[in-house]
Amino acid sequence: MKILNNPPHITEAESEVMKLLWQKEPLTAIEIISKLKDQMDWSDQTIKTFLNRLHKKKAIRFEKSGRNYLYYPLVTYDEYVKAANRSFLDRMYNGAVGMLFAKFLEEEKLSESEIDQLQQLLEKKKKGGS
Amino acid sequence: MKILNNPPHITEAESEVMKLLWQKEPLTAIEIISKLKDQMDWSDQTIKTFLNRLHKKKAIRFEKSGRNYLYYPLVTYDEYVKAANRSFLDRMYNGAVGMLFAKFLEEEKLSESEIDQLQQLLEKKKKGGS
DNA sequence: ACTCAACGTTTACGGCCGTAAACAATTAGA
DNA sequence: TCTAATTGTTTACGGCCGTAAACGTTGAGT
Repeated sequence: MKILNNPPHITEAESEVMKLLWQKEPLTAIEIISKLKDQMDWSDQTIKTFLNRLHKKKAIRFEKSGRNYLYYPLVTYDEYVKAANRSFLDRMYNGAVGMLFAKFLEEEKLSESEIDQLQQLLEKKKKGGS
Repeated sequence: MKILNNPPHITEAESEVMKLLWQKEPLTAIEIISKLKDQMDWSDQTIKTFLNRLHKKKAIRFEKSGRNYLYYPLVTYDEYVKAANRSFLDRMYNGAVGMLFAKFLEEEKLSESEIDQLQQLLEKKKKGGS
C-alpha cells in the first residue's frame, strides 16, 4: 500500500519560495513577496506566479485568515532534496553512489576536518547501517 | 591567462550522443544514428538535430572524409561530469560537499565493500590530497 | 551529365520555465 | 457604503528542450 506519491517537481526559482517556507512556517504573502523581491530582485507578479504554480502542483497550501493568507509547505525539504539527489544520481551515475562519491572526492577539495567527519559517518554507517 | 572556457551545457538527450562518442571516437553519422535509433527509439531527424545542436555549441566536431562524416567529441566526459557535479553541488548544497555526502549517505544504502572503498579513498585524500 | 543516397541546415511545434502584465475578488477601514 | 490594499487567477512571451518534417548540398556510381 503506497501512500506517499513522489513529490512534485520544484524548479530552481520555485525552490526559493520553498526555502523561505522551510525556514519558517507559515508565512504570509507579504512576507514571502517582500523577502524575495529583495533577495532575488523579482517583481511581485513573478513571485505570485511561483506561489500559484507551487499551489497547483500541491507543493504548498494556503489558508485565508481575514485579510492575510498563510502559506504552508506541503513538500518537506527532505523530500525535495531526496528526490533531487535520486534523480541526479540516476541521470549521471546510473544509480551508482560509489561512483558519485569517487568523482566528487576527486574533484572537490575537502578540509581535514570535513574528511574526519565523513570518516565518522562511514564508521557509524558500518555498524548501525540502517 | 585563461585557456579553457567552461564546457557548453549538454542536455540529457544530447548526452546520449556524447556517450557514444566517449566510448569510441570517431564515429560516423550512420553509426550514431543507427545505434540511437534502436536504443532510444528516436527518429533520424531527431538525432540529426542533436548532432547539429552539439556542433553549434562546440561540443563535437566533424570531418568529411569522402562520403563519410566522422564525429569527434570536443568536450570530454570528465569536463561534462565535472560541470554537472559543480552545478548540482552549488544548486542544492551551496557548494558544501560535506553536506552533499552526508545527505547521500543518509539516503542511499551502501554495501560494506563500498564503504571500505570510500574509506580508503578518504585515507588517500588525507595524505596525498592533491 | 544525371540521379540517388548520405548528410547537414532550416524551420516548426508543444511543453516547461523564468518573467511579468492585466484582471478579479474580497475585506479592512474611511 | 465606497475605496484601496491584499491576494489569487488568467494570459502572455521568449528561451530552451525533445521531437521531427522539409529542404538543400554534395559526391559516387551509372
